[in-house]
Amino acid sequence: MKARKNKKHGQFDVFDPQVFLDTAGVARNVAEFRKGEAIYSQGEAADSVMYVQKGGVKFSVVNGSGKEAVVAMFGPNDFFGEGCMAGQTIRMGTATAVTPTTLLVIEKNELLRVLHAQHALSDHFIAYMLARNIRVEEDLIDQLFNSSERRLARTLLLLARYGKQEQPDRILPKVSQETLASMVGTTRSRVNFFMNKFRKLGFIEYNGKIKINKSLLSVVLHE
Amino acid sequence: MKARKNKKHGQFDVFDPQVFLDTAGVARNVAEFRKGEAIYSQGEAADSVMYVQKGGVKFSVVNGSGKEAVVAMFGPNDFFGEGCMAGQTIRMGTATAVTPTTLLVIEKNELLRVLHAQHALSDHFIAYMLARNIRVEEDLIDQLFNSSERRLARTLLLLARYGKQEQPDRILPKVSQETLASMVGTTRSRVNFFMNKFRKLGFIEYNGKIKINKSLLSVVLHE
DNA sequence: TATCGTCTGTACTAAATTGAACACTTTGCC
DNA sequence: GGCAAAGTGTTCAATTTAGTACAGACGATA
Repeated sequence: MKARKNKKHGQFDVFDPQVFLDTAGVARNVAEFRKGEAIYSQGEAADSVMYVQKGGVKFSVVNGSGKEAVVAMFGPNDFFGEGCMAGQTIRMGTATAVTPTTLLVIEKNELLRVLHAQHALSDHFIAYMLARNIRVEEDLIDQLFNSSERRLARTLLLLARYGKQEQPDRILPKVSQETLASMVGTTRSRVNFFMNKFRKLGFIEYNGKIKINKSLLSVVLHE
Repeated sequence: MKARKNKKHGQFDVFDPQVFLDTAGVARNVAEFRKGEAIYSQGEAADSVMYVQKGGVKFSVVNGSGKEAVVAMFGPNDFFGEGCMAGQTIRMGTATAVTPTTLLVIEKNELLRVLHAQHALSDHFIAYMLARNIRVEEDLIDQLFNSSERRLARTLLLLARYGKQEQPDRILPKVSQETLASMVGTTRSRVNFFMNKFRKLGFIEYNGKIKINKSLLSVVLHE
């Protein structure tokens, strides 16, 4: 069995999917989704937790007025839908595959059981929850402090995580301005305005694919 | 030992402080703080997790421009400062006692060790992290969807948790408009404007102590 | 090729918000 | 009491944002 904690840093390991996959006794169903396909919908019964093996998922919420907000995006090695573990009986939002996606679907009760039996998995799950907490809190801080211009810049930088990872000029997955608006928490016309501004300033390029210059765009966050 | 999961709901127990306190072998330091006293400050080394026994704590972040945002408030049975468990080596914000407060200070490595030895504690910690995630995500959704007027109404309703709990008319802990502004993510002049509006409409009363009418104020959130 | 649906560029008005100023009130403290 | 600090009520111009509208570009498909 792998070490349960990282001796060097004295913290939980970064989650290693292999540890999870190799854990004996986890009844797991692999599910595949096409691009744009719904994984689950807001209001449905919630009794399973998802683990992303491949692909990308957006998690969005619709309010009473029909407005949509994208609250989070998930990629490989992320858990989502774990609210049911804390007693949520229905899904609080809708999860949609943004690219062809492979998920592990784990029954709530199954996960409860395995978390007790498998220390390594338990550690990894805790580590994941801690990391996610930090991330969501950062998103909240971003909203509290920053203008929509800055929030858009930050969203673009974070989205780069799902695109080609190599160069300083990163390519983003295909996202419409409408979707960007719902991630940033503003309107499409604002997004369009700033996208063109960023382009004029040379921070981004786009025709169909969005390409960002990481270091230039970062300037927006710190000025 | 207490059951590790709630048989009725099939979910983690709501955290029971006694289970935690009675857990053998947790080296714990009890620390007391006066109202207004700093518990830790943004940028300090982070190597312990706090558990609130009594009192109230605000967690705030200061950005480059010196603007402050209150990101979260904690009360009895809450953990905070757990970012260090996920590898954060410094505090990302400042924790301040808002009332006389008693904390359990738990060394990071100690908590790591005990989480492995004590299933019940591990469960409770996971349950807490799940619940907190939900809460922060709700705050984020609130920011994405709602106007500052609604966010103020929601903040007042949530603050009622820390005041006298009985009547439909709840009394809030003493909070300045300045602090409210940094919780809501707006300016004091806006807060003042809406506080007076709410008062004229009979949703709240205040001279020094703020008293809210829960059901009337809720209307703001749903109209 | 024609047509539909989606996405983008752009413009404009109304509304919300910021940021700063200033006088007044309350509170704690010497 | 009297002072200083903190908090509140109010105003106002400048800025940012929402919301809507419309025309053109693009892609998929019949």
